[in-house]
Amino acid sequence: MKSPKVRPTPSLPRNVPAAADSPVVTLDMVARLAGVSPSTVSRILNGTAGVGLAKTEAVQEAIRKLRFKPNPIARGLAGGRTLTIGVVTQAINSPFYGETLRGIEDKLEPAGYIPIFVSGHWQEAEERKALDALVSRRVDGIIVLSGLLPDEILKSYAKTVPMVVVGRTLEGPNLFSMTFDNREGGRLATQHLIECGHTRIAFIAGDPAQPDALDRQAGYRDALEGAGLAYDPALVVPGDFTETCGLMAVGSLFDSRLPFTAIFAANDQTALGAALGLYRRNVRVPDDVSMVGFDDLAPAKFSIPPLTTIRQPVYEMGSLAAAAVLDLLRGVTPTAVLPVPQLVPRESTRRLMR
Amino acid sequence: MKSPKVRPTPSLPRNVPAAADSPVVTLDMVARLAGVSPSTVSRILNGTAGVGLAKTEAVQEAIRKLRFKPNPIARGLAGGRTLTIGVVTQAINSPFYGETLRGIEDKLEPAGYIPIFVSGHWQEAEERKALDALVSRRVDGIIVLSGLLPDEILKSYAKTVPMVVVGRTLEGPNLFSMTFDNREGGRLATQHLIECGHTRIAFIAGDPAQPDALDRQAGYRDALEGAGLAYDPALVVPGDFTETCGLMAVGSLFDSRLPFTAIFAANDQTALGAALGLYRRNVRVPDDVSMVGFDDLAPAKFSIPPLTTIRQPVYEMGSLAAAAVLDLLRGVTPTAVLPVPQLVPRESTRRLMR
DNA sequence: CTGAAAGCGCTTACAG
DNA sequence: CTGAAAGCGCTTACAG
Repeated sequence: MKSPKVRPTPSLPRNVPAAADSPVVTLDMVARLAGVSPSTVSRILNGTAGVGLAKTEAVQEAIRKLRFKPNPIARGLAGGRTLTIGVVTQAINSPFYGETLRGIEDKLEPAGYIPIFVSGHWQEAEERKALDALVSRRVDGIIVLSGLLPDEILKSYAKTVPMVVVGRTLEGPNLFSMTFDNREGGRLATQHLIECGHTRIAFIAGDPAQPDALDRQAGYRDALEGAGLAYDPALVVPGDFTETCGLMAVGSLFDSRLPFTAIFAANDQTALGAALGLYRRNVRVPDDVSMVGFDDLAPAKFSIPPLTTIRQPVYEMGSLAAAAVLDLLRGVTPTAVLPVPQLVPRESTRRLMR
Repeated sequence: MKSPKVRPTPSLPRNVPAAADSPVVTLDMVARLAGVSPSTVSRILNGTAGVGLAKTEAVQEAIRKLRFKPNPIARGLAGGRTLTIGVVTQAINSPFYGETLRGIEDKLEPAGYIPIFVSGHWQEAEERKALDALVSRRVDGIIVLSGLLPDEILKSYAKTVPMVVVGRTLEGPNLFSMTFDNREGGRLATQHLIECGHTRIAFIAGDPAQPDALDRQAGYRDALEGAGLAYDPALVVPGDFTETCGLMAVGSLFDSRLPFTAIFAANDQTALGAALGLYRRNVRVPDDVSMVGFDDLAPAKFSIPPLTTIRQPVYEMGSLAAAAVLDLLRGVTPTAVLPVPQLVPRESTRRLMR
């Protein structure tokens, strides 16, 4: 590994007084106006220690008058808490993570915490940088959404800061993890197709670097074998979770001339790409081919036809993860568990006619 | 307005030592190891002042050995910079903002800045809270993506911190704004339909609370009038930028029994909803009805059929805005200007057959 | 070129 | 219940 180059921070002129208007109100000013010591103001702010009614009111009054907003930065430095939670996501622009981030945000806000999102872009080195950036900013806790970092590395970060990991199973002090049962989801999806009478079911795989993808494929296989159907490797085509791969996959499926009447795509995006591929070839969904996706993101509901899929609780993943870090910070052991996979039947699948 | 209740911060036990392992390395430790004063370390870190070669090397060495990561928090407190840029977005889970946030992230990262995203959820009060949260965290600059806050309020925040606003035109010191020409975009979309021979063009409007929506509608009207076609209010149906409104709009269009051969939807999401509505009624796109959207988000490219739309440079909005704050911080006047609207012809529109 | 010192805005033992 | 003091980890005039 390259040893990190220590470079001077980009130096901007220090004293272009950004805008010295609106003088910043400090706790000292509040103390002076209220006629008490800074310590007292701090205590009232934090609900620490007993409160003298009269002083409390004077302080509240002063705070209001001055529109004082405590500086979380300084608070963090002094008190050891920054009221900030770091979130390592893979791509902030992913439709998948969007909902999760929202869930995190919604849960953290009422608790007075603010999330800081950093992206790993599915690259180990970047994830590491992201984690370092968070640690150096002294976030109070970290949420890691999937990612490529080895378990051991994650564990070692957990020694420095409480951490919850979504998407893998990890044990450790100051560490909590939760996973979604992708394998069961894959099984459900395939099972549904089988129940519709399909026996030639193609699978368009996800990015093999992500365990989720492998799990879904394992579920596909489980269902097949559970129904006494052969797992035919020729019917599984590689992919990477994008629409484009779905589109291409359909091409290679047709080129192979293997018969199939249904497709299970590793995620919705892949399914939508595949649907376009079928449309281009005048193959109708669900009349000619049934299709099921995975995730149940917004577009699935409004695709043509609306896509049958497996619902993944993306929003809950966020809010539960956030609740879990909050637990960790409070010193209690989190118990959150993700909802089980569920099939959302819509119009892209139908009973096989013969 | 309700005067803000000053409530004690949620109090967590202060001394559950999060995890005191991995002792945090401080600048002092580096100084000691390198045998120089903290000031010197600081100077080397910041590229401030001249460098003694020998000491510089000793310090670099120590930094590496200790894996020292300067604490941006403390840096911020002491130096007046936090290397943090606040971003007020309306909904972090919106597919629209996702790309923009990515653009911001990508531009800020190499400059050593980190973005903090806060959501306003299209509510003035929340936007205000968001802005306050950022100010109290002493972000070095703020990027505001649209929103409902009055210009005056924005200007007054700009007195405290450099600000760039995307989506409206605002002048002021420490303030820069950039807009996308939604009106021209609306005109282009409609023009395209007109050139295809359509004369009965319905418009599904966006959320009237957002200026963008109104501008697009104005563009629609411009094109109509420019071509000598009457603007028929009966052909414009209200909406709110969601798929659902597109779906409903098609319903009311058909109920009205007014003839039309094309639809211009205020955004892609609306268009996709409308497309589903048509599909449900066995109306084919583009054979029976042509459709154009607005935004050119990912799903547009893979919808069935692929959607003709107006490309909005969402990623660039982010990166240009970020570049602009960086300029402001550097004391230079930003000059960024957004790309002009462009039509992306795909398969949802075609020449009117008669 | 480089130290010693003061200070950024808060919190928290430590004494009353 | 409440002050005075020290300190969080850095930066920046101020002197050499």
